[in-house]
Amino acid sequence: MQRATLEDVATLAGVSIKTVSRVVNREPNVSPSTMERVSKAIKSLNYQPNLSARNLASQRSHLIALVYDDPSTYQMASAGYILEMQEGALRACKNNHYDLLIHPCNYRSDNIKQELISLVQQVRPDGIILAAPISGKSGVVKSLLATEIPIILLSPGKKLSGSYSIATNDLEISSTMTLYLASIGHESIAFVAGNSSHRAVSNRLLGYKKALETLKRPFVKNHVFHGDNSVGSGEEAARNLLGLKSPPTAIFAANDDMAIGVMRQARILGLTIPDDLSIAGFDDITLARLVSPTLTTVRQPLAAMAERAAQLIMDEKLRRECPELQIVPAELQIRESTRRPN
Amino acid sequence: MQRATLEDVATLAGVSIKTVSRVVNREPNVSPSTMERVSKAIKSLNYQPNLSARNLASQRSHLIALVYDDPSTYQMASAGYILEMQEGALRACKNNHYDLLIHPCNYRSDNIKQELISLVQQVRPDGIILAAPISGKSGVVKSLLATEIPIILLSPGKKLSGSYSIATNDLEISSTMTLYLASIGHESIAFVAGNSSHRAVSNRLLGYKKALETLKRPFVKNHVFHGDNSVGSGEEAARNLLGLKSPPTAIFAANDDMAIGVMRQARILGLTIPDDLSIAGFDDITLARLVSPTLTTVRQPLAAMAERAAQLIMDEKLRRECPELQIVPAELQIRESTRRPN
DNA sequence: TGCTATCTTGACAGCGCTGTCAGTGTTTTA
DNA sequence: TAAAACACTGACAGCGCTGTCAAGATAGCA
Repeated sequence: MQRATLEDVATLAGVSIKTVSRVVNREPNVSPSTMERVSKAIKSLNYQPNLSARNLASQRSHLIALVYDDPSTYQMASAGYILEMQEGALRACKNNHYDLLIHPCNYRSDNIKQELISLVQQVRPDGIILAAPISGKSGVVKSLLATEIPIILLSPGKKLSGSYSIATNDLEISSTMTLYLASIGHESIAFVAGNSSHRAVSNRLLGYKKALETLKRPFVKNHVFHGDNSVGSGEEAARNLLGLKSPPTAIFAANDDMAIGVMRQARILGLTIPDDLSIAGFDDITLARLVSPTLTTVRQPLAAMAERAAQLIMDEKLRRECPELQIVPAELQIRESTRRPN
Repeated sequence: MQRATLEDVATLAGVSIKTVSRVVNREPNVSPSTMERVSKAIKSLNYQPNLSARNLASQRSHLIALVYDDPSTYQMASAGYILEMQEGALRACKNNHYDLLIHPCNYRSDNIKQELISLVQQVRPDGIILAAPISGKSGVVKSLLATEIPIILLSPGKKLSGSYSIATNDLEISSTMTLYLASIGHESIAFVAGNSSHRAVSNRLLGYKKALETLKRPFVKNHVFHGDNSVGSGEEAARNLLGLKSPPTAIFAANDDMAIGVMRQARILGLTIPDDLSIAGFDDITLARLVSPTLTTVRQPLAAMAERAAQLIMDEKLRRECPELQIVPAELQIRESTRRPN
């Protein structure tokens, strides 16, 4: 199965290879008649451009690299978000004849910088989508920016000029969730904070605080438990919070894993959910709708965010016209684990 | 940040570009002294070969394409297997300076063939790993074989000469699981079969049957329910099987999703698991160890299989020396959902 | 009618690398 | 000691494409 080249097509159509190239790339100024002749030749030879040659000549690869923290180094339970990002990025790719390269790398590794520079220099993707929490490593982002290809940060910690950031409104939506819990009658709402190395997570605590202000309720220090994002720390949080003299009637955790920990421990303590305790999480991991009762949580539109990121890479015009920080709003997912207190 | 080329390195080291190329590619017959001189120049310029140029000249891309059924077209719950394959393939890639391209495509789509041919012709991956169930579409595999790049099938339906297949011993391990259930005292073991379009899944039914033969037990037709691999069909299976006059004491489902469906429905029917009913699944999805009780199941070493597949693509010698069908054995994961019946 | 602006096309030089082959020097073999 | 074998190195073509530029054709305008 020998592949046709531009030259084959050109010969068949009786034009120069450059003209064929024009047709293939939809460049302007090709007469309708030659256009048609060339198109026919392309079809009949089943011509497909060779990406490497095109890349070499044009300095574009039609490849996007998606970089995220390697889930294989830890538990895979909450890794559904990776598939969601992949899905969104791929959706955009398919529409534009791009392909997606995935490149998990270990967040804790010292040579991420080196690894990604190699990726850029060798493969030459047209852009990189950097997911949290790696998007928060400003050293990495900075050296990537020096390569002068578009860098799109997903849920980054901080803005870095030159890069584009796509984030959710963590703070606002956390406030909204807290207000929701208050609105259905909870007077005492506790919060399980996450590992604050991940900025987005710490914004969630700020959202909780903001809601309390809005409600003109005092911030009760021991109604906030600081966990580490794990299920285990959720369980610890539950033991702690539910052991208070006046325990809360609702617990809002900064991620679903911790919320599930809370749920598990609450049950062990003999509480029925949501009758005795309402629980809300954040992330909408796959498990959230599989546990029983299903978990009220916040859904980050990760697929949409990644799709947008890919579009930004593929479309230079779009990049010029859009702000460096774009917010794709998250949504409350009200499920069974929250309800009006008894 | 201007990238160094072979020529820059050659100039600095005072040799020809070909010699630098030799050093970069570890070709033989370079004197130790020049080798060292060149290596120094490479380091000091931080030279990284340009993949596109290399690919164009050498007809290799250092890219592997992983093709699987697009999970976004259906429920994502059982999609952890995708991450596992990715992980295995990536593990092999990282050791060999390869990169991984992911290409989910819709199993039901009519133009998979066209889509994959385009992928091959444009991107020119050095090989394709085709996961089940697409690996079972012999039309697709055949046209891919015509492209003359290595095609590695993961858990394929049938062998197709020219391609390499990496499979698990579905039939044997299913038999083993059935025998295990019998060995702990279950006299009546039902089976929930899956969608038989996926050959591997239908082998599981055969394994169940084989075990019955080994046990010299009759095959009871209405002890087999035919589901469609979904949680919902597992629930249906449970309603059906547990409604029999003499219901089974153990149910073995051809995949975990259905097993979880069975579990859910059994609980609704008031049964305690594993006291009243033992349940076993197949696949060891992430959820299997998160449900309660944790699910006894069969673990396919998907990561290892994908890793092996990637190695086969990268190493021609390995390909020549190994058989076209390789079996990586699966393992029973005995957990809480099975135990001796009351 | 002559002259400029615009459209349409092709020649050609590279993008950065590898493969081939030929040219040196250096060793081994008979 | 001559011949053959081998080790090391570089010149050069070319992978298939795009970008640049210039030429020819056509249209627009005074």
